[in-house]
Amino acid sequence: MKQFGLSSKERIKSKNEFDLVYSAGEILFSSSQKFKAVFFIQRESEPSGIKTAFAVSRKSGIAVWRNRIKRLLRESYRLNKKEICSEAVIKKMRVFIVFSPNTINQKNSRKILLKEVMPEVNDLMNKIRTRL
RNA sequence: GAUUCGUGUUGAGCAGUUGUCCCCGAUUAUUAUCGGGGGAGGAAAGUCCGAACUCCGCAGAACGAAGUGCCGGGUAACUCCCGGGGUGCUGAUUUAUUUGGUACACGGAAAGUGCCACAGAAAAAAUACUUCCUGUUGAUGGCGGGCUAAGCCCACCAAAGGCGGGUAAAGGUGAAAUGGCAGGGUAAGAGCCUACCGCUUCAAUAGUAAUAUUGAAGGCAGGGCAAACCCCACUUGGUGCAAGGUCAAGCAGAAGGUUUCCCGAGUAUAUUCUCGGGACAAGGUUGUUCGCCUUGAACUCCUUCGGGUAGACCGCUGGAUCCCGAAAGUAAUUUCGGGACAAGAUAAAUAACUGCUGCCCUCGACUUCACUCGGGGGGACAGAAUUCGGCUUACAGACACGGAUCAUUU
RNA sequence: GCGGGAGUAACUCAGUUGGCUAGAGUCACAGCCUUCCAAGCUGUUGGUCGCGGGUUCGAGUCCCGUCUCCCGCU
Repeated sequence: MKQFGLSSKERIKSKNEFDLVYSAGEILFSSSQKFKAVFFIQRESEPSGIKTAFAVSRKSGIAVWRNRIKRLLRESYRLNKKEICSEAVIKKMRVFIVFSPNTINQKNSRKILLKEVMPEVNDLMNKIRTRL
């Protein structure tokens, strides 16, 4: 497995898994309330690992803006996923995480940069690690 | 050279690191790794039109509904494009004229129905009303005469009003008023007559046509609204890739509905079996009806309720395709020749970051400006989802062409 | 992706076949009533009829374009 990669096997793609996360999962907010993460932990299961997805509501902006938010969220997770992945494998759990923007939308921040998104995502990942 | 408008083209480049979707190849052997190649737009947007393609329906006809609407051409087709005509607005110029720009849903109001508030005599029927002119009557008034004065009588003049006739010119209100203006004419007036302008009809000429020009005739027929109903001509069946098809996996079925009858033939026989015809019934018929089709019985048809799956593949990208050149045509466009292959995802890839160059803005330094150096900031609108042709809307900057205005030089 | 619907006062809605100054209730403000408050009564304020064009003498209404919001279809 690549150190900084994010292949299709590490992403949530089926409708069943999404239903599981949204019906049984918990919600966490970042410190500035701009982003949120919905996650669900399955203990003592094989194969272990983490699967993620990045969801943006249609109401928060136009297609170009929504695509950029998803790319920045994915980039932030991809570059920092190493520690949380290894911890999940050691504890033998399957973890599903969905990252989404919460209060942020196209009207209040038309331009957004990676250095604004990265600390927020790190904050969310650290909060999830304490729950493992 | 500057500003502004219109049309067209374009929509920063190079390098590095990390990542992702598709295809090809190799290794490995069912899980990956490595290498190579490709990976958003002029609007991909809005979904406003038109098609391809799909399934459903379909012998056909009538009715309905929707759309389009000057003429000709282009196109697979069009609420599109090109060319021409007409009307309105506007500019230039001139003796007359001629011409540029721009907008137009631009068939029909002497087939019918409806509406036209307020104001106004009247809003579509042309008549009534007022006024005007005139005949008659004449309250009353004036002047004159007669009888002695008051008063009465006679004649004449003026005249409110009444009754009858003529006329539709005038009525100033309105968005819109029954051809306009001038002259004649008349009791007053009137296309009643005449000239000019406008209108209608017919003919000739030019043009494929819309239409234009010229001539003759008619003395004028008639308001507006059809983006009100409508009439005329033309076009259109419905459905949209979440269409539709194949495979895999998976569960559980239940209730209800329906009419048969008659005639003929076949075989030894026929209420019973088979075939054909007719009647009747039920169902289907994707706008409605006629008609058409299926069935005459049920594990199989129809209706209602309930249960399961939501994975893979095809459709899927080579096409009314794009580029270059030549020819035809005023043009839209077409034909011929040569060349190219250019995303195909599905919780949805096409990216993120850094550096340099180039463009624009701003601040600072020698400092009056320019040049130069350094710091900071900006770089639009916007993201394929079956595919094409248009339309509409959004858009920083750059380039080319054309028009207008201003300044300078020759 | 495809197909439908809506937009009128701060809020909830009317507005007929195009016609006179676009109405009703709630809210707000002022006055009356009450010792005071509430309730009640009277009056007032508040509108780019989402936006831009067109047809018409005249448009909230008819037509075209556009913006925003809502709903349905596996």
